[in-house]
Amino acid sequence: MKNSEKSSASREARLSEGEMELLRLLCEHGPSPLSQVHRNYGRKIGLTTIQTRLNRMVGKGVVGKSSDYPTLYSALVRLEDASKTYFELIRKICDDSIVPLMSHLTERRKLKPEEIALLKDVIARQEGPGKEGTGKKGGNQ
Amino acid sequence: MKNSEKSSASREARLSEGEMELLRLLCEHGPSPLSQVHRNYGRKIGLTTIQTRLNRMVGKGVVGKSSDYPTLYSALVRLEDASKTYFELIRKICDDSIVPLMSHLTERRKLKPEEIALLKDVIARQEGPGKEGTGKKGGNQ
DNA sequence: GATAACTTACGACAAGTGTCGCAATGCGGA
DNA sequence: TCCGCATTGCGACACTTGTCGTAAGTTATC
Repeated sequence: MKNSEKSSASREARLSEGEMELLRLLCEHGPSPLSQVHRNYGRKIGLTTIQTRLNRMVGKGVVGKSSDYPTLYSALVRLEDASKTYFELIRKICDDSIVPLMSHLTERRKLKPEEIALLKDVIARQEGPGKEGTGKKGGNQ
Repeated sequence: MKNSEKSSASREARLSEGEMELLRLLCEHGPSPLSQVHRNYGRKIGLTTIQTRLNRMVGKGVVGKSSDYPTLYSALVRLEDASKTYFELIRKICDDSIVPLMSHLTERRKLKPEEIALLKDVIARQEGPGKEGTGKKGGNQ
């Protein structure tokens, strides 16, 4: 078999954009029946479209489905982990410089306190190796 | 015609990962004949594969081809602009929080001075609206 | 002018995704 | 029990992308 066993864990194959959307929904709302995922989905789209995507994700091992009657679909990987492949892609596209990306993401936008805090923490960690900011990397203040 | 006229400018359609790679090559080395793009390409790949990608990009209006004999392909959009669609994608995936992305991109990595500078500038601009750091926004490379 | 070598054009094929339609199944209420 | 609506399972179809093979075209050379 060519690549059937990749249906166990999550492998590091990148999920498509649409799949990421569904994964997010599943992560946010917890295990949900198809109808709910469909309802939670922003844009207008066919129920079977969602279903097909979800089932393909089950095949990839990133989503699980219960055996209850209104089947419950649930995320098997964290959104964060699934995002990593995209972060890597970005890293490649940016040629390892966060400048263009950061510029884009922080322009015309008010950052949340915890985002500013993270930025400061990153700087502290980068400038003073050994005496890093809060020691922890995100939730300070 | 459904969407043929998108071959004029660049539209904001996202280029594929492989196309981004070629665009980068074209941006870095300037107008180049197919053979050179092929040579500059990192991995081993068929010449016609590059050609096909390039021609598809011409169709999308992001790459131009000269009428010289060894045709010269050239980037018609800046790598930076083409990257924006990916930045937006990331923004969506991160649900508008730069935390996970930043954490991922700065972990286990020594940032370059200009990256640190940018970070500081961002903080300054965010905390003191009106008296922003260098005034410039980090002219990417 | 005939050739070999380099270039380009075309078309093919497979995999992955987005999008559904339709038929089969399951369940609660009349 | 039977019906109708909710749920599911399957398969279809179009598009995009990655990857080539092969044929046709262009040039410099003998």
